[in-house]
Amino acid sequence: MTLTDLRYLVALARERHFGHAAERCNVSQPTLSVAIKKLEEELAVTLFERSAADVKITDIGARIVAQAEKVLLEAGQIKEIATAGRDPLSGPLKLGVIYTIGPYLLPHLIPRVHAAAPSMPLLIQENYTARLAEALKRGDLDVIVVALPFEEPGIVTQAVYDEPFRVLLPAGHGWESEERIPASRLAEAPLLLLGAGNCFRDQVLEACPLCRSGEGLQRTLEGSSLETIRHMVATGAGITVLPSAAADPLPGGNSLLTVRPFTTPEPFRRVALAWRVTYPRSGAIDVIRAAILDSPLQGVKPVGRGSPLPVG
Amino acid sequence: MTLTDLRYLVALARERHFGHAAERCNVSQPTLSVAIKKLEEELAVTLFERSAADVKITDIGARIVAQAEKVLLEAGQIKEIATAGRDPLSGPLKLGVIYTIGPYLLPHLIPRVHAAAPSMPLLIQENYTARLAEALKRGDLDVIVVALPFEEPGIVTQAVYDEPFRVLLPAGHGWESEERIPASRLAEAPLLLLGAGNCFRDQVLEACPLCRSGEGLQRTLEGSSLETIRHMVATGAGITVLPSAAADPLPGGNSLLTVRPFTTPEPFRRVALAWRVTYPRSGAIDVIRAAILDSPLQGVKPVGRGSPLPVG
DNA sequence: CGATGGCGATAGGCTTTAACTATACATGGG
DNA sequence: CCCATGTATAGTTAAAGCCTATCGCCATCG
Repeated sequence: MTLTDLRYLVALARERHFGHAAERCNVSQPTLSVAIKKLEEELAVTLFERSAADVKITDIGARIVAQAEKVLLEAGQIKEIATAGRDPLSGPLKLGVIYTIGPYLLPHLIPRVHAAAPSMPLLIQENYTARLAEALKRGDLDVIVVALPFEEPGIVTQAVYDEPFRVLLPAGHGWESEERIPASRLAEAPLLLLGAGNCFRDQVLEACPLCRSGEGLQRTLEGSSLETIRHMVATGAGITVLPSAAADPLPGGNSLLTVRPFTTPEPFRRVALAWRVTYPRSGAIDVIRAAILDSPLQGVKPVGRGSPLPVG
Repeated sequence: MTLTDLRYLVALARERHFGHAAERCNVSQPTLSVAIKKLEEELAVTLFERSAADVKITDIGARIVAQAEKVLLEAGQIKEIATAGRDPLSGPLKLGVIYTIGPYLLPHLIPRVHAAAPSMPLLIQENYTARLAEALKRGDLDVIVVALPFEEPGIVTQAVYDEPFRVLLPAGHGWESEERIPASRLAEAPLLLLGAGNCFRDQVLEACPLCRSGEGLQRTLEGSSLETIRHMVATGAGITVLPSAAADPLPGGNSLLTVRPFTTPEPFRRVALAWRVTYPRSGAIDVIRAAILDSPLQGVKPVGRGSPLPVG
């Protein structure tokens, strides 16, 4: 029993004439004749009473035809679903973002994605890089926004932008007079850091080798966030380093904080999109990338696909 | 897209492993692999993300699998329906009976058929032979009970029983003294007859050539029934001829009527079943025949299939 | 009553396809 | 860097699906 057989069956039930039904199915009369006969043998029931005068459907045949119509209808739905789902911009996209990007990117990203792809709702998760990577590989996420380097088997990445780091000082801090701060001086101050698991923490420590070797005055705030640290800096608990998108918007009406760039070469992070090589909705990823680049993230510099990652 | 493809699809969605899914479908891994690939091409969507690690279903794939399961379920119903309907004794049987048999046969027939085939309800229509024949050919009826001769293209008949005719006299009628009445004498009395269309009327006239030639005193009662005529005989309006099944049960407590057989050769009618040659539920017909023969119809003689129809 | 025409069944042959085995290729892990 | 695992591809064979041609049945009509 095939779907073709069922199509022949309902055609014959409608036409009550082998020739006409065959024509409607674009096959020859013997084809339809044989198919119906085989179907009757397979089901071991007589579906039609044939006579010279006309073709009558049996009671059991009528019931089976009704069911066959249901099957064909449902089968047709498959094509419908496929057609509707063919658009990569249709259907929800599961997006992961690291904690140190989410709060600054998402408010801009979400409306832009919605404008570009109205039928692609975003299901967003913020988490550590490692957790996002797991979820991505499991299939719980489709695309993630992380900082490079990010290497995982089966995962491809695409750099989107470089984001310089800034020094955040409490107002009135001694370094306020400096136009730019050398990264090496971070070891001199009480540096407030995010907890382990945040890649941004590692990148800050990488920018300041002395801090990393434990010679600095840094203090780790487990389970905290950049926003919390910012408030702590404002109260004079220490200084910190923020990515530009988090730091640059600040001084606006906030007289308790001062932002200073680093001296060149500025430490920075390269932010990238990552997805499974096998992920089929590349169009959706393009939309995400475009929306990120369209977002007003202060201080960031777009990165072409070919740009090499300079030594951090 | 075939039902087989959908089975492969569902199996793969369950197993998330081409090899295992193929095994479950009793086919080789390449077979399933190719089938899925073709399905994806046909639908122009990616249903699964394949990687060395594992097989992940896409969102659109999951929706299509759900629909495919629905299709397979409905398709399975077809086999169920066929299996359930394979029994010829299952499902209603549309039975037609001529007016001059119905009232005497049906009260016996119905319970017997119900006992023999509880899941074969009878849908009964009483009518003239011509109307029954039409309905039978149209397919509105499946089997009819008529009197022979009955010849229609595409229709086969099977004699069931012979039923002799009786003379019905009002009590006190002069012929009461006679043991048996010769058919020729019917022309001497006011003979009450059914209207045209009733085959029984014709058969009575055939038994009495003088009546037929219009030399008798017969009176036709259009739109009437044997029961009505019987009451009229009781009131002394005339005499009539009844089939034995209608006549023989009468004298019991009815002192107003007298029944007399004819002299040999007794006029009689041969009652038969008729159905379309193409009608597939021969088992149902056998049940009807058996139930008729089991019914206590007074005076009737069962007829073997081979019995020739004697000249009426 | 035999000829005719419509219609479904059957036969024979061709093309497509669905299946198998064997093997190549890709990937993550030791 | 090679191996184990798992999927894709190639090549072959058997079956299926379809077509054309034709048969056989029945009903109608001259």
